[in-house]
Amino acid sequence: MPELPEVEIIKRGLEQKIIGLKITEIIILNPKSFIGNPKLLIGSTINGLIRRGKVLSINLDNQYSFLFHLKMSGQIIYEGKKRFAGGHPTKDMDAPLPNKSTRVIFNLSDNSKIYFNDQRKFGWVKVLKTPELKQINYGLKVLFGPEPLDPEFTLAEFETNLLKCKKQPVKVAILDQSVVAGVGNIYASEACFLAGVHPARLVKDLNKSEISKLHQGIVKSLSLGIEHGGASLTHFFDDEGNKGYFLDYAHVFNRQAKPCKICSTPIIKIKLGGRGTYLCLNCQKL
DNA sequence: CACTTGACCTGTCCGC
DNA sequence: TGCGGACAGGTCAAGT
Repeated sequence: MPELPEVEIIKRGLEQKIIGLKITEIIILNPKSFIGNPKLLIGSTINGLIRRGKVLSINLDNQYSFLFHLKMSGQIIYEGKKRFAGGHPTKDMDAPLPNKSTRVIFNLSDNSKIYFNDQRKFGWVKVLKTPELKQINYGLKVLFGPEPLDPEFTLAEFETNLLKCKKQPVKVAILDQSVVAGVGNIYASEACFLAGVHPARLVKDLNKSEISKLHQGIVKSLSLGIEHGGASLTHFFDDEGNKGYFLDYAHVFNRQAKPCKICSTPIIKIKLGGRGTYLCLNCQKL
């Protein structure tokens, strides 16, 4: 589910609420969802949040951090103390928390809580040392490429990274986190559409202009995602349990057989690298 | 090497 | 109504 925009929205929401609070208790309902020693977090104060790609790190004042990767179905929901008196905690979620997908609960010093929910159990929380985060690549194996919303994300760097995947379809290449960090399956289809590039085009066949349009398409689609509160297909809610509306503005993702918003040609769905991929055959030429 | 496929899990939807 | 299969936002290991 959560790609860069969704994680960024959660980060922005949470940092308004939890900085300065202490972790008082951690309840682990699914042991595989929590990697590391929870005791290293107890009694310490939250002093900052960092997002890198799709990973969210919550940093404490004792040189430890706990990191979240939401994978396909993870959620991070904050429940403030006021709402906690047995009421329905959120606007859009369909059940009070904890629910059957709740894997970890963090209790905070003002009696508020952070719920880590994850239907498919692919996601995780990891305890890591803050000064080492960069060196150990935020707990992931594939090295992170540039942050696409950073001003440092230049066309030159994007092109260099992209060209490492010469024989791959362009949509598969931009899903590679070492090419650019944070693009997932929704925004990969959207970025190709905005660039006017067929997602199955091989990287080696792209010209300079197309690479430049892809670079811009990635930045634009991710920015739009944040602007519209993220993409809620089934599982995404922000830190307060509200849905995002980016998919109402998406040009192609999840719109198979619907008319292209630009030219009315029906959107088609194909499979690339094992993943569903959406495109307009008129706006995106092979 | 570069690239592709299956595994990890739970749940839903669709065709028969 | 029930059953089997395909599929769902990601990453990683194993296979070709």
